Amino acid sequence: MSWTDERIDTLKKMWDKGLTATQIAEELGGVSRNAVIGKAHRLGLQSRPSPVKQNEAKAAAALVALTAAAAATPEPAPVPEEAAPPAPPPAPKPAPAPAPVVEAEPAPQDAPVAAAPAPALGPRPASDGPVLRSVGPGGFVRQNPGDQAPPSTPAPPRRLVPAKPSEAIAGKTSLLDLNDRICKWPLGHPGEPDFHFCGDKVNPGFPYCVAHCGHAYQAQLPRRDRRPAPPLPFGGAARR
DNA sequence: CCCTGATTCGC
DNA sequence: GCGAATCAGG
Repeated sequence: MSWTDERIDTLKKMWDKGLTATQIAEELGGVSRNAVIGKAHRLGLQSRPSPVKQNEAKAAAALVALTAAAAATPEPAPVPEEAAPPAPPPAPKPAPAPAPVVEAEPAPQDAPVAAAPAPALGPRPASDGPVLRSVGPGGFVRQNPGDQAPPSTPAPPRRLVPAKPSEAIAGKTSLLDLNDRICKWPLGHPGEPDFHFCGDKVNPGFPYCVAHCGHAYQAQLPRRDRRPAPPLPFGGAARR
C-alpha cells in the first residue's frame, strides 16, 4: 500500500483526533502501526503524549510551572502533579524576569511554548514586583491567592475534557475499536444506530471469537454426516 | 505480558 | 520516503 493523498489525510485526521497508531493502521489497512508512526513523523505531525516521553514533557511542564508560580502556590490543586525537585519557594520578590528556580541546565531553547504568563494582566498588588502566575492545564492563567477576581478572562471550566467523540453506543465495539485480537463479527447492520462488533477476544489465528468462528467456519464433515445436501455454490437459494 | 509512541537504519 | 526492528515507559 502506498501513501495516497486520501490515506495521508485520514492519517492526519485520526492522528489529530488522538487515535492511537494501531487504530489508525487498522483503519487504513495494509500498513503497520510502525508505518503509521513513521509516516506521521515524516509528515511533521507533532508528537502526542507518548508513554516514553511523558516524563520528559512533564518535567519540562513542571519546570515552567515552577518558574511561573511565584510566592506561595495556591493550596488547592497546584499545577504540577509531581515535581521531582522539591521546588524551593523562590524569594517573594525576585528581580524582574525571574530565572528558573531549578539551577540545573539553563535549558536554552528547549521549552519554547509553555504559555508565558502575560505580564501586567490584572491589577498589581501593593508591592510592585512582577505578578507571577501559574498556568492551568489548558494554558489558562490561574488565579493568584490574593486576587479577588479572575486574572483576565473568567476562570475556565473546572476541567477541560478532551472532546470525547463517543459513539452513540457506549461500551459497544465500534469500527475504530477493532484490532487483530478482537472479534470482528458484526452485530446489526452498517448504518443502523447500534451497529457494532462482537468485540470478544479472538480465537487465536482467526478474526472472530470462538463462538463466531463456529458461525464463520463450518467443519468439513464426512459426507454421510452432513445434514443437508451440499449447497450449490451459486445460483442456489440462499440458505440460512 | 500487554499496550503505547520514538527512533534507528537498511532498503 | 518507507517501515521493520528496536527501544523504553506505563
